[in-house]
Amino acid sequence: MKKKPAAGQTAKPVPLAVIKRLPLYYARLASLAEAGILRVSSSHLARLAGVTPAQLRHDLSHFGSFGQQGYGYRTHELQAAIGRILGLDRSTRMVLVGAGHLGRALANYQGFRRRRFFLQAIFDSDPALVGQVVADLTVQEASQLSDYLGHHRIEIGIIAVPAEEAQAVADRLVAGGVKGIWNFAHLRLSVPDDVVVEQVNLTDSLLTLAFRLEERKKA
Amino acid sequence: MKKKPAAGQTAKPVPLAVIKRLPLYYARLASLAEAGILRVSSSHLARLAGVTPAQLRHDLSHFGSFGQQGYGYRTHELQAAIGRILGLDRSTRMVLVGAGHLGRALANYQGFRRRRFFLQAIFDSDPALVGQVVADLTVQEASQLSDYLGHHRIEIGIIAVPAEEAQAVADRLVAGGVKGIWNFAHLRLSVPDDVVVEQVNLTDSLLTLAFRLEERKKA
DNA sequence: AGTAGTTTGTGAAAGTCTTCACAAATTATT
DNA sequence: AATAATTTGTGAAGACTTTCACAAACTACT
Repeated sequence: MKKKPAAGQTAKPVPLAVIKRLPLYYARLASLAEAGILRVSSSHLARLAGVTPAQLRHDLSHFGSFGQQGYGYRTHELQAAIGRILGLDRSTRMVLVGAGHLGRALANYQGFRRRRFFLQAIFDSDPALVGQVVADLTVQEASQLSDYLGHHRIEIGIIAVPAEEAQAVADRLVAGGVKGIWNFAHLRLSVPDDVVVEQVNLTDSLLTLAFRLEERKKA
Repeated sequence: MKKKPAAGQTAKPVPLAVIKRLPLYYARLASLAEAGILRVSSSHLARLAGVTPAQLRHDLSHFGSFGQQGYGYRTHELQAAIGRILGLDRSTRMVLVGAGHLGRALANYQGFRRRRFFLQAIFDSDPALVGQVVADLTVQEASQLSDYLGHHRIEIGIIAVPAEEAQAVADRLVAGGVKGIWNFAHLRLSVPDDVVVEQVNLTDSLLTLAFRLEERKKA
């Protein structure tokens, strides 16, 4: 039994499929805004994002009304609204565990900072990596993770360690009060209900591509 | 009204959602096989993969019958079968375009080789990177990509360049006969119908995590 | 050899997501 | 000021995905 929330606040369960498309819309709106385009219709934006106009409008309807009949959406306004929905109007602090090739690539990616995601510290258990400077941060000994989390409030922990170590790292992140985990290790983490895990799996993605390639070849 | 294809060959359209789960099953079966476990039931494997037993059985039913009533599946047999479905029984050759942080991380990832995906060459347009050795390969000047593809048969091209250059790279890959593109650039590529694009977007993934974090906080 | 206990494969039911289609609201034009 | 042309937001229809439930087929035990 769902009801409209009282004022402004969204409280109904938004389908995950919808959420996954919001960043896409956000990115396209940013490009449009940058190009000085002030208004955009659902069909225009939908074409850029590769979805149908109806889907775009339906997706947005989960969060309220942002457009005007006969006119469309004000580019900047809609971008800001989606930004607020995604929580991009606040800063988010992150730590990275694992300074291997992938971890270093993530640390050096500049796109996060632009969206107000700030990497605060990097940890690794490999003595050869501890002490190295990666993206302006000195890699710290992994055993200091819990201590660090005790003194700093961190919202997101990034796990870029081998699968065998991942669960132990996740446990320490959770114990340290981290509520979101971005997991690049190839296993399903078990965490308490109030912790959100976003799983990224590059191998699965590549295997999916391989299958579609095979399928296409036969057809 | 659907019909079984004549012999062995699968010709019905398998839902993308099913395909995305196959690598997950494959990985779990590999672990089981490594642990010396010879038989596994749908409920056992489903628990490991985080899906329901019914879904697992339904997914497999798209490709044929692999188990035995009252017994379950032979671990190794099912793993091999899924491997064949995914095309892992053949080698796949890849080239990487973009030797930045992400590109180098991908090149150094050892998991691909184990699945018979072989990186054959790396290209970049940055003179500072050309000539460097990454994962036993010398980074080549990007302008040589077309020439290289003319002399080597490559199935998959990996795009790890900035968004502005991605479409041009994709065009050259397609012209060179590449049929699958693994795209890490933040835009939707336009390619001919017979080319498959697998899109990976780390920023979108992080923003999705951010939203779920916000949502959880309010609930 | 017979019986009890498992477990698959599958059609049908339930649930979720996407597309359709149109009233209502607004802009643009005459 | 009135009319034509847009375009949103949304309930309902349609498509797709997941779960249920059970007959059929096999294993394992007596």
